[in-house]
Order: sequence, then structure tokens, then C-alpha cells
Amino acid sequence: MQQKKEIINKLRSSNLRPTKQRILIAKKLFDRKETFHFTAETLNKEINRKGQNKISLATIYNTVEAFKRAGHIREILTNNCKSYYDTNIKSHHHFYDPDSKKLTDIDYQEVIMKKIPNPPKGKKIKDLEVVISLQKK
Amino acid sequence: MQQKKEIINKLRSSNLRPTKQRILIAKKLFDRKETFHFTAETLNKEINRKGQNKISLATIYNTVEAFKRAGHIREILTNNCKSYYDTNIKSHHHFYDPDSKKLTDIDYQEVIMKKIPNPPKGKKIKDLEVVISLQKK
DNA sequence: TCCTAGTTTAGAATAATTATAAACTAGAAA
DNA sequence: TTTCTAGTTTATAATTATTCTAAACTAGGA
Ligand SMILES: [Mn+2]
Ligand SMILES: [Mn+2]
Ligand SMILES: [Zn+2]
Ligand SMILES: [Zn+2]
Repeated sequence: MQQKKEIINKLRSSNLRPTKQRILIAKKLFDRKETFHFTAETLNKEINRKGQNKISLATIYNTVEAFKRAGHIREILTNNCKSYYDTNIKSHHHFYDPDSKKLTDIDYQEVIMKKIPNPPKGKKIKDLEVVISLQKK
Repeated sequence: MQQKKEIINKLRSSNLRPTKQRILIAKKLFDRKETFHFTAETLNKEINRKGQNKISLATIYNTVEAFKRAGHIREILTNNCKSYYDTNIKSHHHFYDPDSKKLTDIDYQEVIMKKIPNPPKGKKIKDLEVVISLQKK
């Protein structure tokens, strides 16, 4: 839950002018209890449904890219030619249900590794992501 | 390492006529020691470099799709709008190096989980994939 | 050798994303 | 408050990845 003031601060703090469009998109993304997994297309539909608001698709793309650069959202791994984003910027894992094509968050501490390989020399581990694919029982 | 005969059998067994083009692509994909991670674009470059061979891009796409359906290759998760494929069809994990944008295989048994969450009701786990992102030390 | 279903191909079509450049606006300064 | 301008939005064009189309080709059984 984020008030308009908080949203404006969030934008200001990342050098993004709090325009009408960015505030509206930020509300849609961040003013919710659950993590939101979305694509440019789904976000555009959410925003521009019923002709209530009107934000151009170019602005949707620009804003998503700006929010990503600012670290307010992160891009997630998928297997189709469409970029997916996640409002949960903490390290965490996912269930993936191929039937609904939906991701569900798994808290980082819900997965504990007993053994992982050493990184190649000269490299260290930045992040570790687990995707658990599901199927009907 | 796969002989031409083996490759032809592999194609026949999945109801794919062993055409000149498919044999050539299969050799490029499967006649190598290490796993090959590729996109339609990189495969096309490998095949059609120096005008030695000439296989149309449409055939590259058709063949990759056919090999995927037959289970000879698998598609892997990425974060950009380009399909990546893997000649290693066993369940396994990856290191991802954002600098070189290259994946490296990790054997399934190199990763052992101490704790994973229960799947949502009505669902069971089909697969579990780990991607370990790297950075410079 | 003939026949035909399956395959390849160039090119068109589509889908996702990014670039362009003109109009608009937030907000600092006058 | 008004002015000014860099930053932003927008329609639209361009680009990139992929899929479709339909004509030409070919593997391989009859
Ligand atoms: Mn795909
Ligand atoms: Mn991307
Ligand atoms: Zn998530
Ligand atoms: Zn692999």
C-alpha cells in the first residue's frame, strides 16, 4: 500500500519526474498487497481498460524500462518471446504453472540449498534463482 | 559424438525425414562433446558461415521447432526476447554470466536442496531449475 | 521410374520492442 | 505569476524475432 506522497517520493528519489502517467502506473504496480508479475501488454491492458485512462503504449514501455533501471521492478526469466517483470525486487523464487502460464512467488527462505557448485574462477555468485515447474497431480 | 547413421535413426525415430538440411543441423547440434546453448540466430550463423552450406532461415526455425517437439533439444529460460535452446535435455542447472551472456551447465546432482516448499494443492512438481547468476569477483 | 506427402524456401505477415521527432508539461527561475 | 526549458509523452515509423504462405523441391515407397 503506497500513498500518492510515497509514490512521488519514490519517483523523485530515482530522478524520475512524477508525471500523471508515472504516478498512475506506479499506483497500479505498487499499490497492492501481492506481488505483480506482468508484461508490457498486460500492464497496458490494465491501465487502458474501459477507456478510463489513456496512456500510450510507448509510455508504458518507457516507464517500465525506467522503473527497471531504478530498481523498482525486476525482469524475470521466461521461456517465451515477451519480457516479464516482477514488482517483488527481493531475491526470491517462483512456482511456474504451464497451464495458466502464471508465476507465484516463493520466499527466499522457503528454499534452502544443501549443496551448490563453486563458481568458475574469477567469478562469484550474484544471485540464485529457483523455478519450480508444476503439473497437474 | 554421433555418426551419420545414428543421426538418421534419431530423425527417423521421431518421424522426421532425414533430409540434407536436418542432418546437417543435427550434426552441428549433437556431434560435439559439450552442451550447446543457442538461438535461431546463432545457429543460423554457425550453419551458413562462409557460404559453405546454405540453409534458409525458415528451415532453421522449422527444424529447431521440430527438434524441440521431438524432445531432442529443450528451450531454456532467459530474460530477453529471444528463444534460447539447449542440447542437454536432461534436467540440469545453469551458471549465467551476464558479462558474456553465456550459460554453462551444472549437473543435476551438483545441486542438492535441503528444503523446498510444497506445491499448491492439485499440483505436483514437474521440474526444478536453478540459475546461478555470476559477477566479477 | 513414378508419384506424392513431406520438406524447403523466399518472401510476406505478424508480434514485440525500440527509435524518432514533434507536442506537451513539471517545476525552477525570473 | 509568468516564463523558460529540459524532461516527458505520444503517434507513428523502424527494427527485430518469429511465424505464415504458397510454390518448388525431394525422399522414399509403390
Ligand atoms: Mn519460446
Ligand atoms: Mn528483456
Ligand atoms: Zn516474483
Ligand atoms: Zn544447459
